[in-house]
Amino acid sequence: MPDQPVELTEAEWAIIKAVWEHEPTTAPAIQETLSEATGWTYSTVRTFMDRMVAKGLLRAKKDGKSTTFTSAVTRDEAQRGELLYALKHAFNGALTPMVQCLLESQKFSDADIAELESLIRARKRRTK
Amino acid sequence: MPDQPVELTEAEWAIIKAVWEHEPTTAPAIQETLSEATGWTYSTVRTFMDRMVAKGLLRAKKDGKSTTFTSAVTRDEAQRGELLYALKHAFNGALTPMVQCLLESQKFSDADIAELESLIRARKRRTK
DNA sequence: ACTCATTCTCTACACTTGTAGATTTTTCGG
DNA sequence: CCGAAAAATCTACAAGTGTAGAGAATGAGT
Repeated sequence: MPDQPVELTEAEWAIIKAVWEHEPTTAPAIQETLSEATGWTYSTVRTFMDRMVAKGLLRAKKDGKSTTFTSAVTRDEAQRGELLYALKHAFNGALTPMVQCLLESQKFSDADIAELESLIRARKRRTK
Repeated sequence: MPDQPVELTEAEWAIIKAVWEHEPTTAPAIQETLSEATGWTYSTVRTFMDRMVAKGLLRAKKDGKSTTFTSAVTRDEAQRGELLYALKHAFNGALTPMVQCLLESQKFSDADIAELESLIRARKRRTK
């Protein structure tokens, strides 16, 4: 469980998100799911998926007719990996500036802020 | 100012951070700065810097003797870009889950939490 | 058993990223 | 003006990423 942090490319994010939502699933199904948004052919999708299996991001089980894929990393692990990457490179590991930058990014409604407050309160209760 | 979001690779982060800290500066100086941590040769550093100029991440001004480099994107823009990337790919644009994930990442001291609270309070005052 | 549709496998290629050596150009101190 | 030191240019290459076509294999229905 302490694998080294999960890092995904843009295309891998697209694939694995589709997998998480339909898992267990097949390459043709994922291709179908993504074709509208990406225009990727079966070959393209399948290449990505095979490479992701090699990297330990997905798992493949071949059962004669076709191959079934499942995720090998959870959404949480992947999200954390992405955040960790940003934290490390863009913010030198300092959390507060990171959150600060987030808060300054417009795109935040008052409701969002309220929600954040309660998250923090919850977190405080837990830690205490 | 509404450029498309800034995205940096790992090596580019290292370079631009060094540039921000010494700007205006030269390739040999950056090489020297980073050599301990990275082991990169002058050639390597210079290649990155030239590519970054081509991408509009740095600016170069050649004044006979040697070339002077300055950043073409601010630390803030770059940080925002990194965060935006994570937000978009890992969290489908939803801020609250992103912050939540952050809060759940251990690595947080009580002091950090307190600081976040005051950030939020400040933010509320400003918006109001 | 044969054929069609589906799925898979293999191979390929361009572009980006990380990395650097070899060689040339410049410049400065003597 | 000349030679050494510093800086720059050019070229290269392996690995990773995005993208896909051509052809082989397999299974299902007749």
